[in-house]
Amino acid sequence: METKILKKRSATLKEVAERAGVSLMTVSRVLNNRDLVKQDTITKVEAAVEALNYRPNILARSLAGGNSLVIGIVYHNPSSGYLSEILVGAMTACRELGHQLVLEDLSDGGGDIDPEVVTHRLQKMGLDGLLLTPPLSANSVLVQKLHDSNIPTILVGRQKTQYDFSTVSFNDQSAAFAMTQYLIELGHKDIGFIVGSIEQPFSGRRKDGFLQAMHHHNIYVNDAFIKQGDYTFKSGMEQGGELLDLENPPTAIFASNDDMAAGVIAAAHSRNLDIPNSVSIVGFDDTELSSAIWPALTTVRQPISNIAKNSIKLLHDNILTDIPKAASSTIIDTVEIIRRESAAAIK
Amino acid sequence: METKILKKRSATLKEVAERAGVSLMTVSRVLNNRDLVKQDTITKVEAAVEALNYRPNILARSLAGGNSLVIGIVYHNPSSGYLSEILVGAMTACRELGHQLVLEDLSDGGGDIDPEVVTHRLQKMGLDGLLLTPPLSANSVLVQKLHDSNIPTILVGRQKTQYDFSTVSFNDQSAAFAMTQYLIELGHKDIGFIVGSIEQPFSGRRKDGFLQAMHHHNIYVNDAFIKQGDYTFKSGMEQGGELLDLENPPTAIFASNDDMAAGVIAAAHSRNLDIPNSVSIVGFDDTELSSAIWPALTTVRQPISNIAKNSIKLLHDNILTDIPKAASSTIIDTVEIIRRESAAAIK
DNA sequence: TTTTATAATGATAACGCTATCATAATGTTA
DNA sequence: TAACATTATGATAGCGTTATCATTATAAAA
Repeated sequence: METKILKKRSATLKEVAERAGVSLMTVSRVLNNRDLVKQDTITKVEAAVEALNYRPNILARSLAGGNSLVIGIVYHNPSSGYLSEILVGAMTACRELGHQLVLEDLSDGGGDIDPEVVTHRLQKMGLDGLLLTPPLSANSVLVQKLHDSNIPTILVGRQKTQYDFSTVSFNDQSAAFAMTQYLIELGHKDIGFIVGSIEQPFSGRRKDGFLQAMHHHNIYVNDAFIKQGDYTFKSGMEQGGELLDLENPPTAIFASNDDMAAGVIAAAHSRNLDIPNSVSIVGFDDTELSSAIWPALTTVRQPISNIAKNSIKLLHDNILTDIPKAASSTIIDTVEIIRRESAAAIK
Repeated sequence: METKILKKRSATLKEVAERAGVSLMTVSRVLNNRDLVKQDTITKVEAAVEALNYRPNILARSLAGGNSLVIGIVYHNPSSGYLSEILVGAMTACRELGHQLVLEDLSDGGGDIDPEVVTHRLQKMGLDGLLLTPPLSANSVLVQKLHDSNIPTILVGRQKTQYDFSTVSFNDQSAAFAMTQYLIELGHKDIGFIVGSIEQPFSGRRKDGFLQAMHHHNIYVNDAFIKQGDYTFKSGMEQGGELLDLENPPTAIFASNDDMAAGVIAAAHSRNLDIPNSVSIVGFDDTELSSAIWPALTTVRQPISNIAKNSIKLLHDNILTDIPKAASSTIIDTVEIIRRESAAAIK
């Protein structure tokens, strides 16, 4: 069977205008600043828009408006959960604002990135702005080079601004606080905590949130209950194992990410411990792993897609608004604890 | 510190033309159909392009060209690995071809989607084409409604065309064949296989690939070694456990996806079996899980991002080329076996 | 040579929208 | 009711490209 599909030309402003019996600009106004138009006219125009199933042509709009940005999203070995959410959020925001997205994948086979080379490459791409995601946003040499090269950038996942770059990040601290509080409310006092890699700024924030919650509830924090991991399953299994092997082990273990929590679960399994009745185990990030394993992991979810949206909007404002702006630090703190089966009230 | 960042206007064709001392159209030709231009001129123009660091304005190009499509990507509870790769692939292709991407997330809290409602919604969006990803592409009611509504669509992950819709899929069969062959080359003959949910068309393809490889090497396939799973960790753990508990268990187990393979690994662990020395376990998909667990999973990787690229290109050709086209079925068969630690040669 | 075909370049009008300034309709004040 | 302010609408010129047709340089044929 042979078919000839053809792009069906969609209605234009002009056609809508003719049908509504007004000028093209009036239709444009109805679509953009409707407060400049009389109610009667709005109604007529909307009827025409509806009748023709008119959709504005974003290309033409952005071109004519002259304020369309080309924004690069730069990433390096992100987890797919992180990447997909960033992309979804960024694409959504870009579509609304009429910007274009360019992906710049710096992932490699384990080698380090060269800030000099990367910056040069980005510069040649003629981008109007950049979203630098972790761990790149924590690479101060790269950040400095980007600053020197004059590309407006948002540092995603950092809280401290650098040069005139704004940051957008998650409130890891309050999320860790909330999760710890949740465990405390379940009756746990002896809570183990596995810290993530210290290079990541958010590792410290998560730990701080944990400590603050404990102090807030006047619970003594046993130093032996705090272990250093590196965000891998293996480190979770090892450090979790050590916690579980203590003479008086904690009744709950809070790992700084899901991979490590899964490792702790594996360690508990191999010791024939019942989860969550003998020990509660919770993670952080709500990755897919958390619902893939058994028992499914109680964890806390970051609104990554929102962070991306906010970053795009910030870039938009910074570049397109002529009001001078100070470098800002936006902290998104929608904390969502996902209660699954790996944590329960103490007996 | 207050800073005023401003979008720096980038060079236009006109400026390049002036600098090169030629007309604007000549520059455009150099950028597009360079075979119409004299070599001398090309050189001059390229120098100017380089000097001004000129980047074509995609918006203007697409608008003037009049062949920019708005393509919707429709998905329903995809794994993040799948989604991120689809997005990366689709975005890359769209950028090259000057198309726009619109995301349509049909994911929900477990409820079923209503083909009627979905189709209506998509129709109102004024999309020029659609990428329908699994499991939606296997929903024949939805496919039929989309066909009725006249939106050009590519069915991703299916091999049989339906109506005049083309498909783009992965060659699961040859991938499963290759993986089975790999196990056979390692000396395994008693190989267990865990099938995935039968609703998914690719489940059968993977099983077929396994069987074909066994037959190809004249190895008897023990019916008791073939188990039915449902792509979950839990089913892998259960079915894998049953295989391992057989009087003469298989020396290798091939699960139809990584989640199930991870389940098999858990089952082996709980029986104190050494992986891979007592039993080799392999998966399918190369999800993040496969490198998160221990031992890291030997698995096979789908070029999802490529599939997305191809789908976009196909849509492009189908809609924009006026050569009548038959509905086609593209099967991408780049098979990549990722060798990690969960499979070894038999002793 | 002169003619004719061909290769190379240029001029101009779209593409569908917004910005900007001009004009018409309405309301307000003296 | 004249004079002015205000609100509502329209006309026109871009935005940065490509399409299309016209023109000029160059090569081939007569």
